[in-house]
Amino acid sequence: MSDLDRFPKPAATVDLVLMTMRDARLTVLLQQRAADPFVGQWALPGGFVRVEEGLDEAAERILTEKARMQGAWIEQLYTFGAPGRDPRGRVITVAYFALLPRARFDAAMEATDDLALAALEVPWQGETGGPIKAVSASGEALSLAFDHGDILALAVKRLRGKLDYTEIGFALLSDRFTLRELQDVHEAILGRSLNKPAFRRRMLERGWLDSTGKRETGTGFRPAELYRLKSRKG
Amino acid sequence: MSDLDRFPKPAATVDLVLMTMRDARLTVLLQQRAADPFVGQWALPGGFVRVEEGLDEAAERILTEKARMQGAWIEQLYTFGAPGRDPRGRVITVAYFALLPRARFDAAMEATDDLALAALEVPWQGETGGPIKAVSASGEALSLAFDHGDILALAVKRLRGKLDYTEIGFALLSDRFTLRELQDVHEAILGRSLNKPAFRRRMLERGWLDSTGKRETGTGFRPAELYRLKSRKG
DNA sequence: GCAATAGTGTCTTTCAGACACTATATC
DNA sequence: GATATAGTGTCTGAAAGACACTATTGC
Repeated sequence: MSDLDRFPKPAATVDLVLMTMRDARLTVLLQQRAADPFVGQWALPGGFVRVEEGLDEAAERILTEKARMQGAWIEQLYTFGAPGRDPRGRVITVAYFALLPRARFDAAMEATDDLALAALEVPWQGETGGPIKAVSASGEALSLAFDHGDILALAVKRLRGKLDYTEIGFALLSDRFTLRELQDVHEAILGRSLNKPAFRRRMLERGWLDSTGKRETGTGFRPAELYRLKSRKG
Repeated sequence: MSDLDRFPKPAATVDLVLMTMRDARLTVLLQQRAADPFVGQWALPGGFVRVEEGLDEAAERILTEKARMQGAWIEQLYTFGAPGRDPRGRVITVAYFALLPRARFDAAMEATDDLALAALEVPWQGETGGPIKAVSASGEALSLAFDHGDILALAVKRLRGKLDYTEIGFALLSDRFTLRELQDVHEAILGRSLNKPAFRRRMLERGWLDSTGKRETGTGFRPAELYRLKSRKG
């Protein structure tokens, strides 16, 4: 181990971009900082990587410990390591997606109270370069700690890129979902409305979906058919 | 700094996937390991991240120090941090692309002699899940140290994804290039042949290219027109 | 003129967008 | 039947693939 300890080491953390869909909007979990630096500002849940655990493993642990949630779609996003990003010292953070259906999200929210949800104001399609606005339930823009605004901006940009050729979008929906809900996910992430017949055609022809034969309930109008992602377990 | 030092820290390194195009094949720079672990096997050039430097900065420095090259397209690829990936202890490595045109690559190769080039055997299009074969100039497959085979596989997969909607492919070509050379880059990365008229149409209509009015020389047949990427400096 | 590749014209096929239509649930 | 949304049929237009053709260079 001698070689590895010759230089002072940066600290390694994992931060989670914990997202779900609420009212057809992309929503992220934030935690208000109780201590310096950035007291009172809003931050992504995160924590140190332990020496004995892998990065994905650390993300899972932080999901459980800090947000009391489980079974999310965990996927690495990007690693942020600018020397000045944490005023306490050198910290390299590996940012992760943690995507969940709303139901599991809500259940965990009720059990804790130091967390808050923020709707993401997704800029109109055409590069998500600028920082993204996170808006609280009451409508004010939240001030983000560290470089977490950059992390959110990159998260949306990456989601946009992967949405159409991976199954990542389904991670924001429950096990059973309607095509309209799926379209809502795509529209919220892309920041524009999509053509209904074309969207349905594309999704159904892709072969990822199984129709369940069941339908929504309690709609007050014609209920939509519920679909399921093929590769998921029932 | 007290908080940051409560736990033992993993070491942080940067590894470079240093690529260029040679003879219409994607080629990567490897270094034969002189010491344990993995003596004699082939590894990506890499080094520790210093506490005062950013990650991109570390990648630039390693490019200069280990490979004696400059002016590459530097872009973060992915962070690998499985606990067992380095037998000496916990090492988290941030893998980077470092893409260069062949000319600058060759010049640096002549100045050093502990480095080797390996052609990448890109599997046929349709997910680059499996490990990629790196083949030496004499034709044998090289045995890769650490998880560097995984890193190479992910590099090709990521290149494939970004090739069509970013300018990353141009980083493998000189300042002036023909459409045939550009098509070679795309074919080498995608692992399949492309339709010539469609490829030309797409590239020219995209508006990224400027025609220089000049042509290749010394071809022995009709020389192709040389183009330049608009956003680059002359 | 020959060889070899650059570069193009055009037909076909595929697929996304538009839009109007039909279907079906609750009330 | 009224309402509101689910779901479809079909036309149009944009762009990719196929393929054959013409153009231009060195020899």
